[in-house]
Amino acid sequence: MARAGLTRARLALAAAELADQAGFEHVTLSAVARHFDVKVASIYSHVASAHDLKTRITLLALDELADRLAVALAGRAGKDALAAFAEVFRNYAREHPGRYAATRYRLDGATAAASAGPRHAEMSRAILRGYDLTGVDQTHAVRLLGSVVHGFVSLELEGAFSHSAPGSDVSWSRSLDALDFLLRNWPAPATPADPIEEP
Amino acid sequence: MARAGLTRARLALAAAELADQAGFEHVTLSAVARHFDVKVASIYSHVASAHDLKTRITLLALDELADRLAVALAGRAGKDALAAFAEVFRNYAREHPGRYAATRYRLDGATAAASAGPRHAEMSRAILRGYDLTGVDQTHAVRLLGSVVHGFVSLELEGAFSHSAPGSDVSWSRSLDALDFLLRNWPAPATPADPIEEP
DNA sequence: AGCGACAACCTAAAGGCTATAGGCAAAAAC
DNA sequence: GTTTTTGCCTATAGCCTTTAGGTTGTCGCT
Repeated sequence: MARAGLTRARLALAAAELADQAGFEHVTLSAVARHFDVKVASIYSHVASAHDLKTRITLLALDELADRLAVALAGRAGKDALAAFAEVFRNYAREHPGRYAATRYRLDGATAAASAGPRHAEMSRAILRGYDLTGVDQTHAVRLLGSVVHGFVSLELEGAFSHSAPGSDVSWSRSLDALDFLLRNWPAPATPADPIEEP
Repeated sequence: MARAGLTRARLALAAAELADQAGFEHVTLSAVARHFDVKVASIYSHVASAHDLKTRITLLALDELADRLAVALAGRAGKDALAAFAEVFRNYAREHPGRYAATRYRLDGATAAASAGPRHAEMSRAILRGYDLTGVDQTHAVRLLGSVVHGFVSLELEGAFSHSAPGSDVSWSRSLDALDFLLRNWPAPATPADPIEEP
């Protein structure tokens, strides 16, 4: 009987494709086994569990995204970089909704640390080099940036914006304009914390 | 044999509690049946399917959230209203992570229309009455507002902000400051679309 | 070429989840 | 007090995960 030639990597890739087509939550060892015309038990020689397989999709997705981000950010700064960064996220989510969803799959600490997650963080921060933000303000801005991009992309993917005019494309570009404006004019705290600073 | 006294509503509530404790993705007819010390098949007299039960959690959560929002927004305007709105989301997500996750469960059109979703939309828009935004800019702003709040809250819930200083509380309040500033100074489009307007 | 040994894939089986069909008895209706 | 309703049950079947243990390609070694 001919062998299917399974591999950790091939399994992860097939699972990622399945995720994109059927949704991340429908990724199943059984489905992957069917795809390779192999019995389910065989999968366990290459992957520890269903959770493991999903984790591999996540790592794959984070990696691909980081690669795209790196390419898009090369040689760009300021709003250009901001827009490129955001566009990569949005396009990735549209092209690969399942993988994008996988991106939200919970990793344990060690796995997360070894993932492309830190590269993402670095690149987010790199974008802000084009703006005049220092110290903790940079961190706040990174977090806000992440929130806007992730929030918009996932709401859009859920169809939250598709039941009213105008099309979400316009809102997207206006949101990026707004974000750029904000980063160029980062406001001081409105409620200046408790007046007592650490002595 | 005494009866358990199952009800659509009691089931939904128990399921919501289960979601908060175990995570929305672990809500299962079996688990709910165990909770009521009843056989799984019995559940089907009250609920059409697992999907149906999850949908009911979603509707419950949307309703609760809308109620809280209504209370919080009463008598507030401007940044006050903005902060109250956002705070309700964040607190709800922290108190009820499972229900908050349910909020992202996909509803079919009819169900969504009959849900508290439209109330949410109304209230988001109401917040912007305190700012000087008109026409489509209002829509863009509503979408951005939703993106920021949802994005921040879900990233925070995933622990995305818990691996670096400072605490996310600070970033949250700075993000709201930023959002308020943005709504008070809503920028014009940076790339003024194609100069040709529809004649 | 032949022989091991490893790796790749298999069968079998158990346990959990969803779902449907049909039965019995408690509660409600009269 | 009988009838009807309906709440919950048993039984069954299908799909998914996971583990244990068997078989057979395939490669390296001699």
